[in-house]
Amino acid sequence: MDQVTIFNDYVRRKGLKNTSQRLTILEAFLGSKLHFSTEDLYFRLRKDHPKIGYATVHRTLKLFAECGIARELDFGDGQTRFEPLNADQHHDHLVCTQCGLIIEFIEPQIEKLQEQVAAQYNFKIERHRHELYGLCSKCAKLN
Amino acid sequence: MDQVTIFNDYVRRKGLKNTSQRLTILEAFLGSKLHFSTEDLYFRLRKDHPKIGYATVHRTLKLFAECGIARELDFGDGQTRFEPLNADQHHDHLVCTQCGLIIEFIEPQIEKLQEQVAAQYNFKIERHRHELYGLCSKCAKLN
DNA sequence: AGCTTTCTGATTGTCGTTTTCAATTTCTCC
DNA sequence: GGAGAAATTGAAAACGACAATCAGAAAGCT
Repeated sequence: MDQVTIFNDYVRRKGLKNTSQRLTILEAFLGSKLHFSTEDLYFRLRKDHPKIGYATVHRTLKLFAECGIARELDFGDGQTRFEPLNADQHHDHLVCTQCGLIIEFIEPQIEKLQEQVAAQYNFKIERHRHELYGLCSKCAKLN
Repeated sequence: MDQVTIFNDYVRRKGLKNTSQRLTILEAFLGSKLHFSTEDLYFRLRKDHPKIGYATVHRTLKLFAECGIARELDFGDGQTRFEPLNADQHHDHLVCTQCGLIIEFIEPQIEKLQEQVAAQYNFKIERHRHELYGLCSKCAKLN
């Protein structure tokens, strides 16, 4: 099931409405580079859709996160970022503290070990956050 | 080398000054339960030291983090928390999204796998964040 | 179409954090 | 022991991202 369908189902199920703004934002969102902030998307939309307000972009992105087609990311820089979420395997992030580069990584063994840790404490994992901060290869060379 | 020494060395090296406030805050910090916010510590200090301001507590905690005797924690609830950091083995956290319980866990294998992931990308890890959010055993039962 | 409900967008409010700045304290060097 | 330079303090104000507000607009059921 693709992301548009998921969103439409969610809207219907919750008794929400389909608006042109939501459609516009959804398209921009899906065609988006990863890891953008509300502000990023707002300014990008502004070119072609100057009437769409910041609050609407913000609320719509929250809606995407709610229905599961977006993930909220917090890299500790005071800005919430979003990324489109598909059914692919779960990934986490490497974040370069110098140039801001973000690399995605997949490591199923870590996921498995997490489960084991949680089981030790009878803890039921809902979600997790795993980020490695440091220098990417380029920035490491320059130092 | 203990935390007081580390702090004193840092102060000397940076040309900072030793003030009674910093000493007071350092003592309270070291004798503190884990995972407290600036506000927590500020109100605790207030009883015996009503003259110490919020800004000073805040700046001093940042200073502790800078010199390595504290770690800043962000569990995504809008409050920065701090914990004393000693030379013990590195730990990460399980966070109950219902009751707020925080459990520390140590898993050297995860740490090792992280290193391997970073190596794949020629990435130099400075620090990382790894948190598992969900329900603790108590809250899981109640649901 | 009519009517109810939701949505929009400009603005304002919120809240933790950070900065400001004048007064105070520390610490080095006579 | 001070005198002077530099750092620190604390109250208050500024900041910034996010969230709430509200009147007017739009959606969509009947």
